[in-house]
Amino acid sequence: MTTISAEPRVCSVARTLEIVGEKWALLAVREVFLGNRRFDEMVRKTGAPRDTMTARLKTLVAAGVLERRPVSEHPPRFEYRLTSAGLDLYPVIVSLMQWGDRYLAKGDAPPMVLTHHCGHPLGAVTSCASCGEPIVARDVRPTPRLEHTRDS
Amino acid sequence: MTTISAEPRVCSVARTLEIVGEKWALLAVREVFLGNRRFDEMVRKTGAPRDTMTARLKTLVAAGVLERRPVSEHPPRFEYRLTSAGLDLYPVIVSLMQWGDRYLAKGDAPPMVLTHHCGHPLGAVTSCASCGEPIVARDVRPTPRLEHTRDS
DNA sequence: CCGGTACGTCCAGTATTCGGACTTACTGGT
DNA sequence: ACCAGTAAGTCCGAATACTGGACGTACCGG
Repeated sequence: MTTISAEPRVCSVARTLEIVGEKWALLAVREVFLGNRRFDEMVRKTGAPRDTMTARLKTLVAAGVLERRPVSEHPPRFEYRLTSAGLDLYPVIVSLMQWGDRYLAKGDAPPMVLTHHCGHPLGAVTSCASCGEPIVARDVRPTPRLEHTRDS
Repeated sequence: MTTISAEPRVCSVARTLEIVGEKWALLAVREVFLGNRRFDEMVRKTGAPRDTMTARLKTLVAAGVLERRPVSEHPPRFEYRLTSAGLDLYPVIVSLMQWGDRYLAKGDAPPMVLTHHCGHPLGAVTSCASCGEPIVARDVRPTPRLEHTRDS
């Protein structure tokens, strides 16, 4: 019996990116977080081609990140709302934004500030749920599971 | 004088995705976090086409996320290391992984467990730097800045 | 009836990605 | 000397994805 490690690595990062890693997907999600739930609004605010936005929304709905619901029958109008899975993508959006604020601010201040209900501008810290310490890459060790076993 | 809001929204999320949002980019970064700094290793472990990996590494180096450094002159060999900007992408990777573990685990346990130096498996919490509370989307309000002003 | 809005679809052109073969430069074994 | 193997890419043609713009349909308000 031989233990082999799957060669394109089996990994939750990869699986997640299959859904939200396509172009415009996370920007669509960002817009919904900002309260813009309508197709045209997302197209305008993201700059995505209408075609591509259609495709992205479809996969996001299929993946259970967004829900497409009618808001009016008679002019047929829809809105896209975050499911609970979608809401849980917030840390992803926030950490991308944080990184951009830090490293991509072109001289000036960040283009958008989020205000937390505590009254302060939002600064996000990612920390360990067990010990509460902020997470730093060097404090973490991967423990891959044995993906497959095979008789030889 | 009229205040206009930039139509494709100016946003750090968008800017960050321009760098790390292309296919395979974050998986390359993931590999480096896991300690695989060499080209062939990244190709194998991610499953990316060699061609694409070459292109990605080039943009990541150009963006200051990775640094390409020779490790041997005489068989010419290189490795890619995270810069400090690159290291700060860890929260992005971790939050993507966390989401995948939660919503994409196909019946079984997550394919890889990270162990924090406190001894526990890593569970990441994203919280507000000011008040320490875990961040929930509904507790945050966007305060867009006025991007441009224009005379009329 | 006319203009405008919302939510798409359709199309043709361009850009990216894909997988596989190939190149260059070594090392190590026999 | 010869052969196999590894590392880091490059090159190619085929497949796929993205792009911008025009178009369609359904409705509303004046």
